[in-house]
Amino acid sequence: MLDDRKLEVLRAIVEDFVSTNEPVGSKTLAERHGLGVSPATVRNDMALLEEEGFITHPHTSAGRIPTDKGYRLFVDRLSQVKALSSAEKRAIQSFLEGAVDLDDVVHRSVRLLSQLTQQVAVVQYPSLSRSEVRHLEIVHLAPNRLLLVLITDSGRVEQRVLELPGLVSDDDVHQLRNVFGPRLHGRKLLDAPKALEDLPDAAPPSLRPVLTSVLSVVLSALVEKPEERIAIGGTANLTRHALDFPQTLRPVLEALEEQVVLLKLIGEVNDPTTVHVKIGEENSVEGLRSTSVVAMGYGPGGLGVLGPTRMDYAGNISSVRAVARYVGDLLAGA
Amino acid sequence: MLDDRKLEVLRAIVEDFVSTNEPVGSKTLAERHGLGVSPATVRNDMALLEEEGFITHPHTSAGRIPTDKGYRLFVDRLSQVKALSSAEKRAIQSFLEGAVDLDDVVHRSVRLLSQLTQQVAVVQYPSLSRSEVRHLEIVHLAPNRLLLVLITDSGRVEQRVLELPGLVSDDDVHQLRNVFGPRLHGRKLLDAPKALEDLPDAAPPSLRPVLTSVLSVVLSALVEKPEERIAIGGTANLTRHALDFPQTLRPVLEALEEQVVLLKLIGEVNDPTTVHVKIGEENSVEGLRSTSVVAMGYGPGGLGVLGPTRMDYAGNISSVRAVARYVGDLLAGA
DNA sequence: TCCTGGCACTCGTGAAGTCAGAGTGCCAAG
DNA sequence: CTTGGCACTCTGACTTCACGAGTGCCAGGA
Repeated sequence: MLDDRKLEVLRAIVEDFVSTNEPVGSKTLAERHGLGVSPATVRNDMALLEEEGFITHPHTSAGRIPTDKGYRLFVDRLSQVKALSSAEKRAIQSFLEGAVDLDDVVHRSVRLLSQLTQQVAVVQYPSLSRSEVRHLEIVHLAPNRLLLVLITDSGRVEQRVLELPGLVSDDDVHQLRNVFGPRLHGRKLLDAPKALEDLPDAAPPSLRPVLTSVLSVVLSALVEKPEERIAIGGTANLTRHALDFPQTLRPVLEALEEQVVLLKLIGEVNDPTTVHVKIGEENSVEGLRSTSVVAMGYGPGGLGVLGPTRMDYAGNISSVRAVARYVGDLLAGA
Repeated sequence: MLDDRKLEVLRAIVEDFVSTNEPVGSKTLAERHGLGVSPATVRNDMALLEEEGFITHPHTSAGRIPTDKGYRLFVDRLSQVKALSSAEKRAIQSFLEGAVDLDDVVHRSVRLLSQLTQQVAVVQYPSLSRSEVRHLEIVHLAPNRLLLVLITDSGRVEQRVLELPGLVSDDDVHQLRNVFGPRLHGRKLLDAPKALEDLPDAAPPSLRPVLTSVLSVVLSALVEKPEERIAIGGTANLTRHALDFPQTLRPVLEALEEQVVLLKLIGEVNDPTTVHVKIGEENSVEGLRSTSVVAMGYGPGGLGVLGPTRMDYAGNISSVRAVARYVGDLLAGA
């Protein structure tokens, strides 16, 4: 049904349309790409591709443009991922290696991605729950107030202030450190509940009340509803593609302000082995129906770019992959 | 030179233009506002106002619009600040009071401001250097590695990891806490250098090497170049006023991505007693020449809104003032 | 001295009409 | 299955035109 030439025609349409932003007609297509067939033949193929829903034309006498379904096919079967030049690789590496701490890594990644792809870049901070505990410090702020400081292997530091119902002594705090520390060290926070479940029973009775308070905070705040953070950049690039958005940028900008939405886009892609692409309508978020997302996990978090469906998928996929890998390596090595 | 009626005409022009976004002509102006004079008279006044540079017309047969200079006069002398209704005040207060921690306060403020004003809102986190130290904790992560955790009275928690050239013992760390703690507690970080300058001399000789390392980190990272943070929101509102921007939103969005630029806009307004307004060309930042900024300090930081010069200054000023006051109170009381 | 009505003039806006070009679909022939 | 030919469609750019809002100026009146 879809023989090789038809696929080739689809690829040509996508590539031309992406680079020129103009509906592509049979004639220009036939001559620009060396298809070796006449425009009339291309027209027949186009008619079939349209019947199958891979392309449309905005109006009768205009060229064809890909549909979401067409882009999907292109991404899945037609685009060959561009390898980055070694110069590019080196540039990425050296740019990221200059980072001094986690915040810096994240910000540099955002900047890098948005510059490489000319799109909006989104980078999730390493998720707490998927990171390992390197250190849990309990600071005795006041007789009834503790500060928990959690440091993970990905360099993220998180703190919570904890108000206790009763008073605790320095000695209690010291003991708390001793019971929590060894059980959490080197563990993923996801596994913390299991590691801590027998704690109240094992601890000396005098310590139990305060211990259960601390335990519940650790579990609820750090494990069950950990605060996920996200950095975003390159929104100005949206104006670059303003023509690609049906009405205005408004709904897109609004969606980008919703952390939750972004997390959904980026955070659910945990898989650090392949790049995931969501195209237009595939996107569940209202307001991002005219955008595509290219995302990948880097280990304890995810990152990606967002832009109009008319984007350079091949290029963006390879950029996202490259950055994700470097970031993953960087954080794993730190 | 500018008698009362001419000022009244200017006010009318500004108000009409702000609300309708259409150049205002002599006739509609004369009848809509009860000026009690004929359109011809208004025309004469307009001619004079134009000669003085307060208004222009885009082309010969169009009405007048205010210039930056006109807005400036309007803001300085003509706009009477709207008092917020008590319902609005209550709404602001209850919205902000629901915040659970500093991050929440800042995010809620941004959201509140952008919704109240329909503009882009910017809120600076309480500046470290202008906050008081509530607690400085030194955590012994590893033999040659310390974690400094600083907690301020405005609820901000900042941490730095510190690699030492040599090894330190638990006991050393304990002593460090004792020398730093009392000297910093209740002090503003700005004053820290003075409070700490005699420290190396006063300390026991064995502690000096590590103490000077810690000291230099405290001074450089927390005092000299403290990491200022900023939250921003409501960028989608820019599209609401897209017509007001000469070409595209691009330069504005680009400027908004530069933390440094925003800090310059918001951070330099420390004065928590009055609202500062920068109009169009007054703005030093290239790319924000077509925008106005309404900002105010709230104590240890600043906040404000940014929008097209054609904005409701009176309304925005009162919103910014109200939010700044509530935030200031909230953080001072916390 | 200042206000007012009148009047000619300017100029942008929007409607309507025209036209060329790109592109299509279909058909019959190779 | 491919190809050239041909009639058809539709957009976008361009022009023209009339309208009307708005101005500037002037001369007369308070």
